Amino acid sequence: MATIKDVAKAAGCSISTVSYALNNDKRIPEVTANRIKKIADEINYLPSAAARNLKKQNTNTILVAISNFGGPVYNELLDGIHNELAKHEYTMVVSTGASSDNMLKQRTADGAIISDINISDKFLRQLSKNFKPIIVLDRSLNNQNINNMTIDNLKAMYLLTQDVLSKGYKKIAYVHGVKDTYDNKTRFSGIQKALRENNLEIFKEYFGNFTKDSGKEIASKIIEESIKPDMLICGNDEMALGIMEVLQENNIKIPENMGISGFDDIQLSSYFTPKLSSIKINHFEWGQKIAKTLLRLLKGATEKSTKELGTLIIRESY
Amino acid sequence: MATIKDVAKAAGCSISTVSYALNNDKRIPEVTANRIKKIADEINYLPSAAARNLKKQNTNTILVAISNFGGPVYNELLDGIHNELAKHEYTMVVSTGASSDNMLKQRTADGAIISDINISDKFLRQLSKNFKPIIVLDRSLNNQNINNMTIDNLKAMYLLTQDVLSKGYKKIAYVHGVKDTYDNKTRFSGIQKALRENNLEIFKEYFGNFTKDSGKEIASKIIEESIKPDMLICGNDEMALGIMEVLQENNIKIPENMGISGFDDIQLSSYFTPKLSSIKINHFEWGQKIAKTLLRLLKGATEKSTKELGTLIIRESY
DNA sequence: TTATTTTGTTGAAACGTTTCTATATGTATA
DNA sequence: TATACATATAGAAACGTTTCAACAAAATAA
Repeated sequence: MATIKDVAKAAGCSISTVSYALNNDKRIPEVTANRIKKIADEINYLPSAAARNLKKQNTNTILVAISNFGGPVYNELLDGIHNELAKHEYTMVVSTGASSDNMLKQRTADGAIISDINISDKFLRQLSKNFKPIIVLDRSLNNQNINNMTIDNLKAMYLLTQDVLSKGYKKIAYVHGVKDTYDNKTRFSGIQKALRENNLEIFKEYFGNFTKDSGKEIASKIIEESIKPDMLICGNDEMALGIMEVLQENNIKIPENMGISGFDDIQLSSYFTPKLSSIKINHFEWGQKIAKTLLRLLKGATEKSTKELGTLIIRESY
Repeated sequence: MATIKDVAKAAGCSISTVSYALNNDKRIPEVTANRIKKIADEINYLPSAAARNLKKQNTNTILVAISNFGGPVYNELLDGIHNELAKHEYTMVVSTGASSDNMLKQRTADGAIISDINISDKFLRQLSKNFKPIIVLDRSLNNQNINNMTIDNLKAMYLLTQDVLSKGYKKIAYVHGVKDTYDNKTRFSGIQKALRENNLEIFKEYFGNFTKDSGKEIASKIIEESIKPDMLICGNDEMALGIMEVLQENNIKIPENMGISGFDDIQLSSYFTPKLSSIKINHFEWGQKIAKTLLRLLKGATEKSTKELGTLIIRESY
């Protein structure tokens, strides 16, 4: 690998001159700068990020940590974040699992966006002492150095539940996702709030883990029950889809025999028969918003926590 | 940020001792090592990746460059790669677009897996002089320093076409994806080979770009045609799905009036009515295989190019 | 006892940049 | 002509690690 030293030698000048030239410093006249750039090209020189990062104490890179690549929810969000970051010449990098931990600890990025429930609050709090800025999307964390940008689950579910109630449903059950997650808890709260205002109680609770398979299992249980709910509000679309599939196989008609709703409005949901009613988040735009906020934080601004609003998409499933 | 220097000072020993202790070098007795580790923890020390990478001349990181996060094809592949890499303590990082270019040029990774048609052959050839190993998934590149691991599109499409022919279809059209890509070209070749062997010619060609929307546009054209094909072999599932949607809206029944097939077997395809026949690639396993190969390359092994076989999934669409 | 090996520790060089400061040369000003 | 100033270049320190080579002290061998 050619280094800046080799360029200097080939160009017959000092290292510092090369560095200035390559970084378009005005103190180097254009002719020499061009000559040096050409030589650098010829000997195939590319600056080492490691050396540069060490000296400059930054990386010009943003890390996005997600819980897995399998989810349909992330795609648009990532594209949105990347789209915005690219405009500002930042490099975006995505990781999961242990890779995220490594990247974070090693400070291989200038900032991070976290949407991975497997990363503990404790780890983040600890990390935030050395590493800033951090934006979390998947929890509400009360910490000076960490910004929260979440989805307003409570409000969305509140609105959905009100709509459900207005259609005459009475025996409303909630299908939980992973129990202690921010998303699950706040979604449930929204339902309860609406119920309470109408002097109703939750009819039943089922416990899944946000996956389609857990939805299928729950549906198998429901089939056995003698007294069934008339409406299933699900923690997300994937579970709802799994439930619908099994229910329909067992001749429970949706929405005639039982209503059902999801959350996220993933692409699949509009293809299913019946089309699933859900809460839509424009993840691309949200991603852009998140990136913009991060960029401002990087410049030293202070930003408030935000809650992204979803819109109710009423289709055919209740 | 605490540095190794601070740890040394706090522990009352030299920098090198700290370094050895933290890296579990056997020359430091366990008691002192533990004492030093504890102190490092207390003052919140985390080693700087930049400094370490610079000195060690590696990063313990693998980059996967993909063309966008929106595609349903990548998810499993990425999970597969990550799963395998994590077992070997490597960090995996995913990027798109300009971010990939940056990462590659800066050598922020020890190796790269490329599946992004927007990265030119020329760029890769140039890069490969300085950067190794590189595995490309989305093209066939004849270069000493670059490994090819592709899907055997030709064979898969050949088999599919033969099956189509055996069902009696005669007027077979191909729906192209992005024209000059490896995937599109080799998929088309497979069809042509089968056709030729049966003394047939392609009935018609349509030109899309692998997206659902391009499929929709093509379908709109087909509707207008007085002489229609009886079978549409599509370059991928997404286009096939788009076509089916529009065709059905216009009362063209599938498979009764026209047969159709896809490629990739994305999740959606088994939910659509009628269920789409396609070629399935087990992307998770393929990802693991790719990672394993990369790991071997990293150790200096030489590896042959491979072609991953797909399996024909025959459902309801032809 | 002396010689030799082992064990634990250290100093310093090196990795490849950026950037501060110094210096040489040339040009404008008095 | 001397002085000041601008312009172009160079030298060297610094970033935070790893690791080689050196060495003292302790343990073992002769």
